[in-house]
Amino acid sequence: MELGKTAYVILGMLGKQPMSGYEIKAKADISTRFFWAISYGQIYPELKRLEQAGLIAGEDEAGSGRGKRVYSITPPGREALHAWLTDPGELQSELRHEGVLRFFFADSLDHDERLALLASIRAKHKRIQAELAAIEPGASAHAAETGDRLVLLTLETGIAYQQFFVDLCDRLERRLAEESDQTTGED
Amino acid sequence: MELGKTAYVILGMLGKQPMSGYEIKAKADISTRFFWAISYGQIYPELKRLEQAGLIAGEDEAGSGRGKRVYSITPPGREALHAWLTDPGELQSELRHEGVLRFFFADSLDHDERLALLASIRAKHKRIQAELAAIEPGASAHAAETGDRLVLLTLETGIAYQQFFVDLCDRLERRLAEESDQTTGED
DNA sequence: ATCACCATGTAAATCGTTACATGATTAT
DNA sequence: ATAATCATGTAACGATTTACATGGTGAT
Repeated sequence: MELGKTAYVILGMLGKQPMSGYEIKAKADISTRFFWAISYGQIYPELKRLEQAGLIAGEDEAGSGRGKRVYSITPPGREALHAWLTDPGELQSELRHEGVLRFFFADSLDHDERLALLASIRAKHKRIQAELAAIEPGASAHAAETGDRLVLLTLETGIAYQQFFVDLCDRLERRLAEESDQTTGED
Repeated sequence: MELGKTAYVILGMLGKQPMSGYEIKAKADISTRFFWAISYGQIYPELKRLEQAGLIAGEDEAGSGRGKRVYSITPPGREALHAWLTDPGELQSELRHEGVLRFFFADSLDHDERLALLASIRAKHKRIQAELAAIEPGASAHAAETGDRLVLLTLETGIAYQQFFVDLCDRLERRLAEESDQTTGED
């Protein structure tokens, strides 16, 4: 039985603690979202499939609200999770970045338009970085409580990743300025 | 008429010079692929759609091989390309990175397994970086010929991007080593 | 001859997002 | 009361990949 990466996001989340589908989404939105996003449209059907496969077990929580269903990882689920985490095969990775794509095709733009594009890219990554920074205190506290430091390290990775693009825009802007110096007076 | 990003990759490529679908794929594979991949399954149907919309014009090249069809961008196509390049709306960007995802869930792994994961991530990005470095001489020559420097800058961006992950793995490895020092002798 | 590469194209499958429907609980 | 949040779920749509089918041309 082949599992998609999204199944492992769910399995990984349940490996940390039992949760409902709604809680998985909430946790993912402040952590894995920045390097592997998931949506409700995937979560609920996948939870059913994983339960049928015996990798997780769901239990209806009585009383509180509308029938909330909390899932826990089973021993076979933990095995599957471990197998994935240590799988020596090729790691999937994919970037779809409209900003860099536009820059690649920006030859036909004038100087100001190019600068505006870089400013727009930088603004976007700064905004996401601020979002991540806002999460950090909570993640820090969580790390101290549970001893799970990787969550915090991963968050710092996310912040550094955004910073890469901010720095990139600065660098590219400087490069464009140099080129424009060289051609000043020519056209 | 709404165009997907993939349509703009094609339009952007044809904005640089007239090409066949096959050539678009070949060019994309050594340039945009690393931040926006496209496949034949998208290219050929999209070329037809763009031609019907009047944004590109195809011409059958007689003689050479099986009916090769070379497309050129039209003035309305150039307008659409410019409109996209300067669109002030939100820039799409998305990362799906299995390596970082696994690291986030690596709490259940032992020390050696975690190191192996980091080594695997580093190896992957070094490999892609080497691929990109191999392309650089050609891109340099192209920049000198056509005066289009952005293609080269974008390639350098790709190389720096891979380096980010290499550095990241180094940093994370050091962090793990520090933690393991602290706990030595405890368990 | 046979392999690599040029070249076009489609069908099926997979993956993922978005929008919608529904309804309870809790805080203001 | 009413807004926000908790909570589950599905249908439709869109995007993308993969595998397949086809056949020419040029080099070894």
